[in-house]
Amino acid sequence: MANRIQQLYDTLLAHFGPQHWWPGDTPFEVMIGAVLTQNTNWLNVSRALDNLKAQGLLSFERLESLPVESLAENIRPSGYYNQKAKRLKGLLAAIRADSGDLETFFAQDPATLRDKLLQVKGIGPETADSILLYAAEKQAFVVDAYTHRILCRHNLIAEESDYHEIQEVFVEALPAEIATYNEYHALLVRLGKDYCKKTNPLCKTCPLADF
DNA sequence: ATCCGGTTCT
DNA sequence: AGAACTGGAT
Repeated sequence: MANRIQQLYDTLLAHFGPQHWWPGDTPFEVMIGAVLTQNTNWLNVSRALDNLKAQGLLSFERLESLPVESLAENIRPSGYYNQKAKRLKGLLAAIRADSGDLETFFAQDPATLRDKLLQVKGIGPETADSILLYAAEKQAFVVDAYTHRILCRHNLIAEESDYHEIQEVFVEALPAEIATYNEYHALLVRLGKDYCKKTNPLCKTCPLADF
């Protein structure tokens, strides 16, 4: 199993090259993007982030003081904008109450940080791990729908495997390196959206055709 | 029409 | 398990 997981990584990396994740200038931007990208394609998240940037609103203080209605309007392209605006507000409030600032919040040990993130309404395991890995640069393997689908289709996991089980597969197989976790998830997303699609997957030309 | 780098509520 | 949240691209 571990060998297959490593082989999968090597094959993807050889084919696609490094993905340079996460796109974003600051940990704060990455964290906001992690919430906005829930069930939404990245292009639309970029539009939402660009709206905020264009008005200089993409900072902890500015978003905190921005009325939730204005925030919703700015992030409209990312979908679920009312819900996400509330959740972002809740996340900022939780961080402010817990630590005062983002750097202090992120300085906590990963397990504590994950628990605290999961207590915020709107942050589930995938978003928590995304924030942990890509914003706080902690060692957290991110599992998403692509990960599940790709591993299922290659008979590496059962269809009904849950988030934690799938995560364990990677944790057990891979070296404990943030850089590897970062690259691997990014590569799985790349494969998932370009080849291993939900409908009409491109199996004929898939980089994993031999795998 | 269907799909996105989900999560919460019933 | 199913519904709700939701806009934009393909």
